[in-house]
Amino acid sequence: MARAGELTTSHGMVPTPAFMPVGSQGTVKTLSPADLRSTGVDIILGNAYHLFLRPGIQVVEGLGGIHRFTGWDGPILTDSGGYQVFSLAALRHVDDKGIAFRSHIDGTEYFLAPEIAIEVQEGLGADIIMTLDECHRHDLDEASTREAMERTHRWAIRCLNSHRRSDQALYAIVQGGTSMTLRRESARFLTALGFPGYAIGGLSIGEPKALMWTLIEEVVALLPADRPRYLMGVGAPDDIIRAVARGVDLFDSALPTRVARHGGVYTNAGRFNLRNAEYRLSDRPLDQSCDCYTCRTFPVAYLHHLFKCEEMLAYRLATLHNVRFMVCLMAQVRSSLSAGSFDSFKKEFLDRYQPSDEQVRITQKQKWLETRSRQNASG
RNA sequence: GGAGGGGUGCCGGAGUGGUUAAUCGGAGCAGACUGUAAAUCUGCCGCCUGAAAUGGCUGCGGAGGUUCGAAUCCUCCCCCCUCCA
Repeated sequence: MARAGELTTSHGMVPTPAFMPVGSQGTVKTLSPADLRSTGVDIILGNAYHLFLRPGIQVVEGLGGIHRFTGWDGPILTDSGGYQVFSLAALRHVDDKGIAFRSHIDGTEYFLAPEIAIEVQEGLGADIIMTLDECHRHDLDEASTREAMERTHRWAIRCLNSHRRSDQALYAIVQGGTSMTLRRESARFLTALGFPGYAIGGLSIGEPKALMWTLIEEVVALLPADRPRYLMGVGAPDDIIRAVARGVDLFDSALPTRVARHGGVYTNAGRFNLRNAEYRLSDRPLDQSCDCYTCRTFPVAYLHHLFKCEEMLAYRLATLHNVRFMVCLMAQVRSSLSAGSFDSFKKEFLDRYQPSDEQVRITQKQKWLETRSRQNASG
């Protein structure tokens, strides 16, 4: 099931499975393009909705396109704005023609149709662009889910028909909510249209995890083997490993960067929070096995201090680390795939990253004992 | 020496007879975040007990008093600030 591959784009090759950090507004928050380069990231994500509202497509296009504008000359994928239909639900109205939006910035009303989503994304000039889809809450009833899915399909055709730039790959997005029937139908329908790549959208938004995995398995089985499969919005390290095992090639998520800004850092031993008092005196690097600038340079106590002070450097250093962590994770995934040892890599990683309840209990007890002895020593 | 104002939990600061272990901030302690309206949001936060619920104790400068009931009313004392001498 799991597989390694390559994605060829106008701005370079991307080995897969790959993770894309999210940079909706033309920046992966807190990181410069040079910072991004230093993490080894191959491809990043931008967002048509955000850049359409601000600064406006004419601005980006006039300044030479998204690569020139943002200073990132590597591959970029832009999302169509379909996700904002879901996340900005209170501010929009959807019908067959498209989506009537109220800008979250100033309340101005805008209209986004499939053709406009393509026009916008062609103007931005990303390497991979997405069809406009309707992403909805996971617990929608079956009839409404079908309605949204069929609309997504009609919009996919319209996107395909209006897409002109041959240097951009247009990917379709499978929808169908939590219905196995609809997901299958969606995968079949879109596959028949012959897109260069396929995304699975509308998952990891609150539905049970077990269901998500089953849906992914079903959909992947129906997608063409020679096209990339992109699971949208999934980016927790353990989720990625599980999805790769089911044949997914491409991921994006705001999680690693957002979690970093909130003090959460990934390590091979799991995720921890730099703000926690237990790191106040720690002189160890954040992750012994990580070679990122943050880990090479600073003791954990300093990072803890920066977070407690809400210093901006905290957000950047943590983001730098988490992105590097994701990059390394994906590189390990790929090398284990080519070595034929992915299954054991997966098992080892998950055991380390997500210890069993028994192990968690022991760790917690140790922590408690350490805290107590520290308190006794200091007072 | 005279006149006025004030002392509330780690800090700031509400509250002027019951529904107050005490509004609200901050600090502190945890948690959540998955195609980024997010440097955001949520919970806990006197002490002891407990996983929790519960239970017990202490409590609004100090000491008395009034009252069924006091951070809130009265008396005395201590301390701080402003103005006048």
